[in-house]
Amino acid sequence: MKKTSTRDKLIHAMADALQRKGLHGVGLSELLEIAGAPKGSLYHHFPGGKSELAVAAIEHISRHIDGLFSQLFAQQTDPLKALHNWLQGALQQLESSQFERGCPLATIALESGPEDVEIRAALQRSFTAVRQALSAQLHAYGNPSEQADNLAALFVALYEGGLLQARVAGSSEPLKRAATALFNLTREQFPGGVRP
Amino acid sequence: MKKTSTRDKLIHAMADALQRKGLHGVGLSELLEIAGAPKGSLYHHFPGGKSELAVAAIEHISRHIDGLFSQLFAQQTDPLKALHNWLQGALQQLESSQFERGCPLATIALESGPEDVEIRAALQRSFTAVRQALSAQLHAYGNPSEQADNLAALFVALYEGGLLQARVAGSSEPLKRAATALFNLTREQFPGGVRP
DNA sequence: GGCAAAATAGACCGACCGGTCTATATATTT
DNA sequence: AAATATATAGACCGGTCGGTCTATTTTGCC
Repeated sequence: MKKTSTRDKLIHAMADALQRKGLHGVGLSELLEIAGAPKGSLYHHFPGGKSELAVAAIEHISRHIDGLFSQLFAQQTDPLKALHNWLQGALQQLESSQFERGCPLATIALESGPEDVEIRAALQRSFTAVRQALSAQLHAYGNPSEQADNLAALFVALYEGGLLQARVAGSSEPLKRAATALFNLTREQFPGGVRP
Repeated sequence: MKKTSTRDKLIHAMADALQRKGLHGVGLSELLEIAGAPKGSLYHHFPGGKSELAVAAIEHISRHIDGLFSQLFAQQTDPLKALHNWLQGALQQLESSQFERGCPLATIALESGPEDVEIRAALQRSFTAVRQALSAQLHAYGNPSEQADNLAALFVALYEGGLLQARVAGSSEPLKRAATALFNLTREQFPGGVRP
């Protein structure tokens, strides 16, 4: 049953490391140990080394988020409720990891400099895709597209900023409070009047 | 006129580095070069080395934010407008640095692990103080304290999440959109009916 | 001036970093 | 079975990391 290729194990190890400590926080040796692979394999599958692996991990994560969204919006047509579920899931993951696993893209997003061209491009693609997916749902639900774009950016900010605060606080409270505030604001003046 | 002590130059260099690339992104040599100080001075003023300097920088930044807030709320009593000005300032700083200077605390907040006890404690203090300051202003403006706490967390999330998105996008647009969405939501149903 | 404390200066260290390279094993193809 | 890609394995390398240590200079105080 365990058909996981070495390549996938490496990507997985990198994705996990990115979520916990970011790109500069992990060494190749640690990565290889987690993946159970020798150095030769890494540079066979990713000739570009650490950063090429990081790009692959970012793209893997991005695909994962895509899948998560289509799942969430399929089982819950009201986008606000779906968004609420999304935050709930992230929060649960954060809690069950003693507040170590936040957004897998946020850390590397802040660490990366202008010289990390491909990493930044991958991040940009991923964030844009997330906002677009959210916006499309909000638009389909009746928001004018301009407003839908704005709201999408706001929800992503809530996610990123909320997780960051919760991580620092070692408590879910800040994210819960921020989410409550936003959902209270949306509740009344929204096409359809939702309450998550 | 240049009375800046070596200690302060080190703190400054670290604060700048934290804002641009985070803790793991800078080496001591780089720090020392920027500060124009030799290694001996660093370990004289900060026997705990890099991480003790990081804590000092975090506290410096925290004091700076305190000052910024009292200034903002002094020259603009409406807290929503003050908050708007705050975001404007952050955005301008980000733009004028080619999207390299975001929140000076965010990167290290995500990089730090459970082993970095003092760093995390300093971060926690700082973020809590920010939320409390915001909440106090919102409360004084007429919000029930529970709601004020929630809104404070939401605004910090907007700031952190908005700056992160803008950095990745290499454009102010995501932050502007998120802010617009939030201020539109607050505009009507708020004690006093504000429009920034 | 004389003296002690504070601060500066930088040579030096072992550990680990990311990356290269050669050798071997494992599939795949013919 | 032979030949050929593909993948695994890990020794090895120069460079840089954060940190220590000793020596020297500067400062503040009597």
